Amino acid sequence: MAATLKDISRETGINICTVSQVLSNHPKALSVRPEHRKKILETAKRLSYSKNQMAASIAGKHGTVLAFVHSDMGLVEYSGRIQNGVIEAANERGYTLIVLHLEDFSNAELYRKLMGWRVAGVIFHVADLKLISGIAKSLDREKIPYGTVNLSNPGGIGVTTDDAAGVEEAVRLLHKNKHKKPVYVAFATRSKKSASEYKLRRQEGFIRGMKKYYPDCEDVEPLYLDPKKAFDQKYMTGILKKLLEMQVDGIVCESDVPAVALNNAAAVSGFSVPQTFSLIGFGGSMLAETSFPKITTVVQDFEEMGKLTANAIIDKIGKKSEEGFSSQLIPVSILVRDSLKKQK
Amino acid sequence: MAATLKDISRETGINICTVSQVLSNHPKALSVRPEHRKKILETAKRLSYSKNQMAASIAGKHGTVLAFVHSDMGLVEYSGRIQNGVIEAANERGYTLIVLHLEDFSNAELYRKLMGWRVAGVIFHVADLKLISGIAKSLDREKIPYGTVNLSNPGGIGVTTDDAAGVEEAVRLLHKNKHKKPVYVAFATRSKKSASEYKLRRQEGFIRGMKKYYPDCEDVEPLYLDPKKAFDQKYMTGILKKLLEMQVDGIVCESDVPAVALNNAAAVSGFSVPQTFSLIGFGGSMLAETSFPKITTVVQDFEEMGKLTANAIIDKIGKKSEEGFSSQLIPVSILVRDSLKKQK
DNA sequence: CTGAAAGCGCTTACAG
DNA sequence: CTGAAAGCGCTTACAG
Repeated sequence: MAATLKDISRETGINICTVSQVLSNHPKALSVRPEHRKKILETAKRLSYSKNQMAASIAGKHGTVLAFVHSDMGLVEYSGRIQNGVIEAANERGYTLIVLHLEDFSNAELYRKLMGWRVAGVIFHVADLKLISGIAKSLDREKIPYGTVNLSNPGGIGVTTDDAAGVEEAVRLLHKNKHKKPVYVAFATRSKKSASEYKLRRQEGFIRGMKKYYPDCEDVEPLYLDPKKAFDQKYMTGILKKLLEMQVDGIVCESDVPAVALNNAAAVSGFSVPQTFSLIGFGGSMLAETSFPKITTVVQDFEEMGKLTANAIIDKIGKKSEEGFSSQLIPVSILVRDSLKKQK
Repeated sequence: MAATLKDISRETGINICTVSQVLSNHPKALSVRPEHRKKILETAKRLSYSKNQMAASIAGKHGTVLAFVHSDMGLVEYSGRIQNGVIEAANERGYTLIVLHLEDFSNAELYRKLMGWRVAGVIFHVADLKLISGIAKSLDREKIPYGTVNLSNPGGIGVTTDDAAGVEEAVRLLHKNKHKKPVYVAFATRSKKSASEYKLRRQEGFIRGMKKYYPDCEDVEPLYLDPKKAFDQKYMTGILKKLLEMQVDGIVCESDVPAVALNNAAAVSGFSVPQTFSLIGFGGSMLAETSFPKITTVVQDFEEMGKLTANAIIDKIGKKSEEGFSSQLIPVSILVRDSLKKQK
């Protein structure tokens, strides 16, 4: 059985309160007799004492668990990297992370789970604020700080990358390298309304870039791909044909997945990237790195996103005030690789 | 503030023990007066009561937290999928998962963290048993069940996929489709000793397959790739040349990453897969799916691996006996795609 | 500088 | 069928 404060108190003959204070680095412990302090520390080590975090939370009335709630979406690679950042930050600051799948619970169950662990804060990684509006209201009521990662959260903590700037920069790159006709390729969604926020952000970036660098080009509408058919040869050959008829020579993609799909389609049809057209993806995924040719992509720092969100939430714990942090945009950078045709 | 048992007891006028029993579905609660039970349940709902798991753990002397300890390795995609399986199983059986990075802690710190939460069990996702031997000994001493996922654990819980059978089946497929000269491609490691277990398993499968289907072929040595240069064109062109000199017409790869690398190398050099040679990867990753041509790969059910491991550990919790579960091999299947040349 | 006491929210024998 | 009591391992005023 694991050693307890009581054990240490008995072994050392020092009162349990003093032991508790020393072992918790309580400010009061500063005035504990040095020989006592030493004895306590030694005994704790010898018995390999580890404080029961749950007892400490109950008695101390403040928890040290953070919850990471995520739902199935996007590439597992991205969610994994975000979570890694969150874990790192949590750990550095003495918190422990529990991980929950949004899909596994009803709203009420999730809330109960969260409260059951008396979580100090919650990091949500979901596609849409609507998915968490119910739970968010409850958390607000209980004054439990929460935030969204890779999704903005007006009035609260929401950390995203500056996707619009990334896509704008992609357009700039095409312009700088003398491309005549850029087009934006995105996955279709059922309706404009159901498009994820990041899709909107990125498309907006394209429009901004076009206004700036291609003011004469009136057609900035995205070309939409059926996400189900992105790796269907016949379908993609048709798409490619359309693109070439439009005399497109530079393609900016909403994410790396359509970029890879277009790259493959070009290979199938005997075209070559970047000779036929340049290709720029978004995300900095493995996919873009292992394609041939290697795909130029807008790199997002997912780990950093996770860290910033977790840290912002931890900063807020225990503070009454609302200010200090609102939403945050992390800069992105373009990793230029072979799929961009360079010209001067 | 969250409602407590005391609150419900006060509101209903029923003793706190009865309330506790009813709300915990204790067998004793079966004999509680129906109207009392109803009143308790209603009040709990009205106050949106959620039991404080930490208090319950302390008082009840059995924890409900499971730890998933993983270290950086392989594709994030794989770890993520394994973790998803673990979470699903944990959740189904009423456990909560905390996630820890092996790298973030010294052995002593990790142990203290685990004990601090009085974990009921631990799932390790690491490359080598050596990495956890110290901590494993401590867990054994405390009778805390643990297991490894995607790594065998002689004498304990260890769930892996049947990689050898998968590779053997790949060789069978090549044979069935009239390939003359198969070769096995793997990433080099510093030494044979430092090779991860799964590498050994897969290589063994290749040798088995060759003995069975190509008994006349004496050369079954793997061709080793420098993992750092797998996407370096010049290097890979050299590798390809070597392969073609050997008259290779079927390549089985240790994982999807070298498979994609070879696929790209072929494209660079103007060869075509599967005309020049067939290519079979391992892992069933996104990478294999989004390549052109789509790569045939041995599919592993990572979610299932995570689930089985977690369930085996949960089964063991609270039981003294050691039997019931040792190691387990999950079958794999081959997903035949375009990179395999078919002949009859 | 240190100790005795109360309390956090729960569960588990035990007595009626 | 139900209640009074003790206890889990800790922390936090409070009194000396």
